[in-house]
Amino acid sequence: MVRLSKRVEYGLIAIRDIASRTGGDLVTAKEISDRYGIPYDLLAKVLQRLSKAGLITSHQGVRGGYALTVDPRQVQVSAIIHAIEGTTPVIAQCLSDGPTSCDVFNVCTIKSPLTKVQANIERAFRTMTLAEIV
Amino acid sequence: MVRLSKRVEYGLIAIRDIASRTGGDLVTAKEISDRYGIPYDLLAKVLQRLSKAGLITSHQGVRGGYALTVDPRQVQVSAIIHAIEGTTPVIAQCLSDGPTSCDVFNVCTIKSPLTKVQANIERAFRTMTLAEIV
DNA sequence: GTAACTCGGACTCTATTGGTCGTATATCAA
DNA sequence: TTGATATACGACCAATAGAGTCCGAGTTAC
Ligand code: SF4
Ligand code: SF4
Repeated sequence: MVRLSKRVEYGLIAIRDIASRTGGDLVTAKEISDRYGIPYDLLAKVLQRLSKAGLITSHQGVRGGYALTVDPRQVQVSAIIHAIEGTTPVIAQCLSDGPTSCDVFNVCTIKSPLTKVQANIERAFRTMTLAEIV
Repeated sequence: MVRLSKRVEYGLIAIRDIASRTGGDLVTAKEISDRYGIPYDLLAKVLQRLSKAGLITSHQGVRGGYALTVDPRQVQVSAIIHAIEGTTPVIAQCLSDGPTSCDVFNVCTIKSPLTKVQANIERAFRTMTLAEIV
């Protein structure tokens, strides 16, 4: 409950690793997988998502790999999470999927307080940048 | 991901309802279940947890039900959640289950940043009291 | 051409969650 | 005393989401 997915954790570890490399040399998925003991296939897909979102670039083929494209000080953690999960972490279903997603919606008395908590959490992820976790 | 359980939502709705009653009359689980369209059995168990934690008192038998025992301004939302789930919402497994719970622990580079986010979230739940959601 | 990469979907397995059921127990009022 | 109305509690089932695997591609350097 209220737990980050492993995908996100792996993604954060990975992008942090990529960001920490000085110079423009590429890092392969296997390399990261080995260094941290993260399942290769899982990590690979996470990296693909990050690349698709434009946070890192991918280079296929021999001597390929990944590299950071953005300024670590500019990219916020919430953007990384969104790139990986396709959505922002939401505390209650109705906050992301709309009124029809919960059949208690119209009598629900806790929506607005929860919205405040939600805003709080979002801010926490938005104000923290990649540079801060390197 | 990072979602509150239905149990917690139902519990918050229920305790808010109980708290909103003026006078000391009891509220039955069925009553709340009907008013909000919450599954009876599920709600019942949540109320039992709240009662076991001392946040509300239970009275069995005919004309029984539940009543609030604490000052709404004193009880924080985090206490309610803890009563229901038996634990505090934690963003990463290692933060609750210790180093051995994650086999990436010793090479994990994101523990300390996540701890900050965690503190943030905890504060959000701790600073919000029952009185604020009534 | 081939080795070393990324790409992307389909797939399985497992844990968590949401919800149900059955039964026991307490209380009150007729 | 009996029966209706409550909570108490554990076992159970069903649905969903999560973690992890597999495989058959495309790409590029050498
Ligand atoms: S409506 Fe209330 S109960 Fe339903 S998801 Fe939104 S917050 Fe939770
Ligand atoms: S060690 Fe790192 S990866 Fe493992 S649970 Fe804690 S934060 Fe997540």
